[in-house]
Amino acid sequence: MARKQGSHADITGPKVREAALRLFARHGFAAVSMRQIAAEVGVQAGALYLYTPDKQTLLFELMHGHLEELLAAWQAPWAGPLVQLEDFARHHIRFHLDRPELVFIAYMELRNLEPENFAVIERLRREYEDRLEAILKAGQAERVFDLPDTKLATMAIIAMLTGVNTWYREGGRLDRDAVEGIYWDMVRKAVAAE
Amino acid sequence: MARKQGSHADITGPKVREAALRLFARHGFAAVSMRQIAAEVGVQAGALYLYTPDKQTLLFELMHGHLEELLAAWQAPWAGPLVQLEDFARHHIRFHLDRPELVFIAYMELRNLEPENFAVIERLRREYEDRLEAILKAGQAERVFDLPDTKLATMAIIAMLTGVNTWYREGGRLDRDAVEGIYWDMVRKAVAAE
DNA sequence: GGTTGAATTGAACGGATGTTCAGATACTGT
DNA sequence: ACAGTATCTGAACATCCGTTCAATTCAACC
Repeated sequence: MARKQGSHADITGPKVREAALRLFARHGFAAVSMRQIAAEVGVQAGALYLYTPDKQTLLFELMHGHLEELLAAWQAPWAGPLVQLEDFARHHIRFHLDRPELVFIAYMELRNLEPENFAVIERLRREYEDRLEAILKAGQAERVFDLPDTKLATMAIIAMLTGVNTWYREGGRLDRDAVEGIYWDMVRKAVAAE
Repeated sequence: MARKQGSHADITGPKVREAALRLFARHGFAAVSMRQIAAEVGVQAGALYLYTPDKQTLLFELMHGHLEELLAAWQAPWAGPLVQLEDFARHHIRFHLDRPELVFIAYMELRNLEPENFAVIERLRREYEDRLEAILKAGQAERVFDLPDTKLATMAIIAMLTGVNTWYREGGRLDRDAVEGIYWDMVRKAVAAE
């Protein structure tokens, strides 16, 4: 036996990435075997190697693609720091709620990256943080914000916003817009000049 | 060969838990083998089973002990909500910075718990969240705080405070007291009645 | 309709996995 | 000095791991 009916690289390729995404998010990279991924795709383990050189690359490309998209999806609007911050906060929540599995993997599986892959991911994450800090610094300079430390505020805000993913469930008590609004309210107050 | 010189359960037992803690935190539960833990202890893999019935229990007991200690280590001072919240926030940061490995494991390895173990851990974590929410509700009732949603504020504050662990390094730009103060400042403003 | 190349199988590789256990040794109390 | 027991080894169990590759079959094009 060999090639299967209806087989196409255009179809199997994405299927492999989707299966890996789902399984890595649910059970963790180390706990998922290539055979499990293959079973999810409906193929034997050997066939996966037509679509990825190895398991590590499968993980790296998921994370890398996610961060590239995150960076491509937002740039600061031409406006004051307060409006920029609101745009950032709302966009962050929306973007992250739309891809819970990728977000989960990008946070949890860092230690399973080989050093050179880790460095690449870290650089991209740092780039994203720098964007927020730039807003905070600008607001600080204009006395729109009052922050003892912009770097800590950056980390605090990102942790707070990303935390939504840990509890938000579709169809719950609040919809996305409501959550967005409530979180933005807390961020606004936390950075406000009193 | 068999029993080793200087061997004692009182010594080896804790060593096993410490090795598991360190390795699980560094590489993840699924990526660590019993043989690696044994090597760290300086013993053969079989000997580990004198100290734990299996690998899963080793993980569960680390997490369970951590959460029990977290709950035992703090209770609300007899004071108003603002003082209670400050005490909570500062204690949270201190307690978590003191045990980065346990915190890391307790957050990252939830999905590697078997269902009944997971339920136990979830209940304890929920208990901790409820304590914070009780403070926020009291402050809301007294109009000391102004929050659109106490549940969301609870999650936001915990995520923000726990986030310190992801970036704080001993000997860095700021010491613990400074970090505590800066984070408390942001929390205070975020929940304040305007 | 036959040829060519893409897609896949299934077996195989060496090695690692969690766990068990009989046997051997070192410590403890007498 | 000896007995008894706590502690540990080392081998074994069945099973899984990531990865490679020759052989095979299907799909696409002429």
